[in-house]
Amino acid sequence: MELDDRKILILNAIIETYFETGEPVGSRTISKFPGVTFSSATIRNEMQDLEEMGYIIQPHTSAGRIPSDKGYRFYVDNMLEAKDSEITDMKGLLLEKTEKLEAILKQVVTLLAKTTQYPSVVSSPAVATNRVKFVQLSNVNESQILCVVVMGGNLVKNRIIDVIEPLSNENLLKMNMLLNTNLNGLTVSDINLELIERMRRSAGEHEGIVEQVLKTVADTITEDEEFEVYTSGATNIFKYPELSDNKESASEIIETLSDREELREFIKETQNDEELKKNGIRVMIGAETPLETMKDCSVVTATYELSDGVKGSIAIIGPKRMDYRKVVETMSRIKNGLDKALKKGSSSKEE
Amino acid sequence: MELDDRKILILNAIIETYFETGEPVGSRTISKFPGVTFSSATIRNEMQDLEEMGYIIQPHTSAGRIPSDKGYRFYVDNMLEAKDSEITDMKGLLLEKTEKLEAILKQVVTLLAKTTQYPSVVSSPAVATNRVKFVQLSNVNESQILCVVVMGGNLVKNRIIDVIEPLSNENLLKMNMLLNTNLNGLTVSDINLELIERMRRSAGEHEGIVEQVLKTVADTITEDEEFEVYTSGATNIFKYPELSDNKESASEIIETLSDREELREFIKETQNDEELKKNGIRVMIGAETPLETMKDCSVVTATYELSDGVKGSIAIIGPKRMDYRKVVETMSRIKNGLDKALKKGSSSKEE
DNA sequence: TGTTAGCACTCAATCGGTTGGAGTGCTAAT
DNA sequence: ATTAGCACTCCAACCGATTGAGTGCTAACA
Repeated sequence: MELDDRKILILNAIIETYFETGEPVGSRTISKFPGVTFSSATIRNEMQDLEEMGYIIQPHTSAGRIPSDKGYRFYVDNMLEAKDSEITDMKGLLLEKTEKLEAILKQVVTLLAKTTQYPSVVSSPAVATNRVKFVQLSNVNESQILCVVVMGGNLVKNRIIDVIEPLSNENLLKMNMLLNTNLNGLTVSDINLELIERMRRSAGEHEGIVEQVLKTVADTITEDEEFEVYTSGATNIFKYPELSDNKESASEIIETLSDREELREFIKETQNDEELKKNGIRVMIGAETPLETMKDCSVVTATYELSDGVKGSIAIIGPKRMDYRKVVETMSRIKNGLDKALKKGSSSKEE
Repeated sequence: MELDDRKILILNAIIETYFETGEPVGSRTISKFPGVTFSSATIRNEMQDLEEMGYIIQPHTSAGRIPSDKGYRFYVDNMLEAKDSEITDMKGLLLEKTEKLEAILKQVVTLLAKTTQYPSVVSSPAVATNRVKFVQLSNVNESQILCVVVMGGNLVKNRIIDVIEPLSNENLLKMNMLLNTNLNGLTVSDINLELIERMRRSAGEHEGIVEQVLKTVADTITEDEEFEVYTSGATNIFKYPELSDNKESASEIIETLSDREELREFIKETQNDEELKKNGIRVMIGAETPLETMKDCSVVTATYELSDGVKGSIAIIGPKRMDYRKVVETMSRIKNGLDKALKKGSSSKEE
């Protein structure tokens, strides 16, 4: 059987009504929907067909219908672009100044959560493909050396090295030269033991210290390779009874949203997706979600880009009956704002 | 009326039983308590007295009794030290290496939450009284200068300054000298406009740039003046029905626990407390808590110290029927570990 | 005089039965 | 093909009875 226009109209009515109420939708309710001219009995017949075809579900006999994952999927794929989106102005997104990446992302995730009223997640770019821009060692005092690394996107990493014997200023200068000449423009994955060994040899004397320092520099660059994640608005799930009535699952969702490790996994899994690559935005419904915890949720993800093709992720998590239109719009607006702000920010390297 | 030994025994029995069950405690239950030789009728009479005196509460007629805030307070003040605490070894707390403060604190807060099974909060020291240890400017490229500041406790701050015209290496060197000479050892609150103006004058030429850089350095030092807070284990509240059965309040608590601003307020308010200053640990019960959100919780706070008297806070939040003994023990152990680790870490300055 | 056994009383929680209403599926008429 | 009408189903809410934990009081006792 095929979905004719009337079935689509009814399916649409069911889904949109369910978005508002969160309750199963009955045939009488649909019959009052604008654009519906036929009676509730006809609707009931059609609903039986829709249920057979798997687009809607009846929680129990004599209850109304709710959309199935397949129904949501159809809605997102076919019905979403129908209405033309009135582009509301993205006020309050002021990413003007070249700020530190961290600050920007924190701002973005808060903004996203406030705007959509759903829990939001933003990740910094995966540093594995990010490039070293600048390295600097400095003597803090006789026993401590400060090591600072600036990466693409003005991501700054630092570490303090405890050394046994002090390093003279000339040697420090030499080391800095050496480091910048050898490491500049490399990605995290380019840095390996072989390279370090080569640098150590070309540094010559001061074996012990040089080795320790070099190792720490390499370590500093490769640390946090796994990118950072920021979240905001986790408690928004309490606005949706279907996610928070069950204490068990509510706790699990919040737990997941505050577990950086898990979120990283999650972002990694979503990042390599063809649909995402094509449109820049991807909607996942229920079981399509990579995390077991979120089987009753929908997730919308997008990626943003630094100038050098390094990608970070934005995601919002919500109930299946989320306002997909608004979310996708907000998301794409933020994605664009972010793309622009960051390209500008880190472009100084390329120019 | 005074609390005689028998009343204290009964009060203790009520409180400890309530800790386990979370349910009102009846006279028959108490009569089976080890050490109780008298009958339930006697206990009932005593309980009437205890209720009149305000130590226990009857939620409704024909229900058992639960401790009041006053009862908890009495318990914490008078009954806690009675038993000698078997000192369990604080395994897993490896603060050996001089790591970055941030990493240590994140580790500590996770450990605390895992050990106690209560939501935990740890704050970095208030930087307002923290001292500048080292300042360093470096040229990243023609248009960007990296500014790094190391504070006491090896807290590292950094910022990237966008400049219009490049700053020559000699001038950069001069600036670094100037900065370190003038700022070293100062606290955040020591840094004011007057000082900056004096430095600008002694720098001489390059008016525009110098001013911009100086301002940014000052800004970098004073940023995050409000200290940072880390949390872990917020979802532990779901283990205690009295805190999580009501969705409203559960949401509020978790909200508070992820709202850095609010937590900062909270920590500030708890930090200047005489009892805390005396013992290093303070227990707040119900309404004694500074935050409205936590009126049904108890909070245990402690402060740890850097070598220079700079203080940070540790706190755990839980139900009133929390295992005070265990919490206070764990807390004091972590506090000591932290004190030791951090004093060692930042002592290099004093030595 | 302090303690205790016994008893009547209270009240929240729970259980089973009833009811109401929303909603369906089917059938017969249009 | 559509629709009105009706019997049927099932959940949710309501209600009253019952249960049981727990109290307060009184009278008896050591």
